[in-house]
Amino acid sequence: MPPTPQKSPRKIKIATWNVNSIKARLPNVLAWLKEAQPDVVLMQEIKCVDENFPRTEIEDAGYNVATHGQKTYNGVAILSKSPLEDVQPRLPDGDGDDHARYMEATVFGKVRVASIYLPNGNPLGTEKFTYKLTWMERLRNHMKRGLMDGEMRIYGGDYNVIPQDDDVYNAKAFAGDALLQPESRAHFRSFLHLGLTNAFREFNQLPHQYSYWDYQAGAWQKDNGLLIDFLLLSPRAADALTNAGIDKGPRGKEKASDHTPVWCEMTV
DNA sequence: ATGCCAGGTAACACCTGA
Repeated sequence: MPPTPQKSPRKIKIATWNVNSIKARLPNVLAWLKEAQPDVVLMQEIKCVDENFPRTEIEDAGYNVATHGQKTYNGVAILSKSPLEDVQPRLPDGDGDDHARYMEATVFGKVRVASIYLPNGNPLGTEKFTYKLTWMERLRNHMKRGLMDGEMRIYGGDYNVIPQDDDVYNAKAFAGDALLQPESRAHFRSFLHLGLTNAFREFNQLPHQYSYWDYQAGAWQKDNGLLIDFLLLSPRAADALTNAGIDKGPRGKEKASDHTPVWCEMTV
């Protein structure tokens, strides 16, 4: 099928969603694609190697697909109704890092998007936490280099950081958690200090807005959540931003992921 | 707040997640 000529300007919807296994989530993902009609999806925790990604099913839903998979853990993907150009997995300066946590590509011929699955970092006092902080430093360096060209860029994903105490149902209960340590928060703020805009917060400043709810202890029913999934936009992308939000629908479904999609709309 | 839930791997128990 020949590529569809792109009308310009046009409004596109870009979402990030940690699906917690694409194999387990495929029916929910297909239903949400049909219902929400995102143009681009930045997906995390696909938990499968590239050969096992349900590529045909996603393509039949109208998307081009790029995957950077890994067995059992991690794994990221990018879905787009446009062709995917210049697909680049992994952060540079890996130094033996074999986790599949990052991939970027150009969509709609002009927007550079990244799908990010930032390390969790628990428990404190282990190499897992230092790995998280090192990974965040590498991400910041990569963002800084990328932002020099002034193009539209979107860094979306599961950042595994609770930026403010009001972004969690009970900050005290998470005092010893890697997600809200001062070091994790400082690194997250350092992303914003590069000039990136948190798309959701441009349209919603209310406290206790969440993108994740634990499977346990009735967290969803009690709205005991965390805000840890973000779309961070370069200045040019932020200028094009028209709306953003959190779609809580998928979290309430049967066989839900513990994360729900965060989305934004922009004119490109 | 851990592992009460969920997913994966591989085996009918253990690891990881946030």
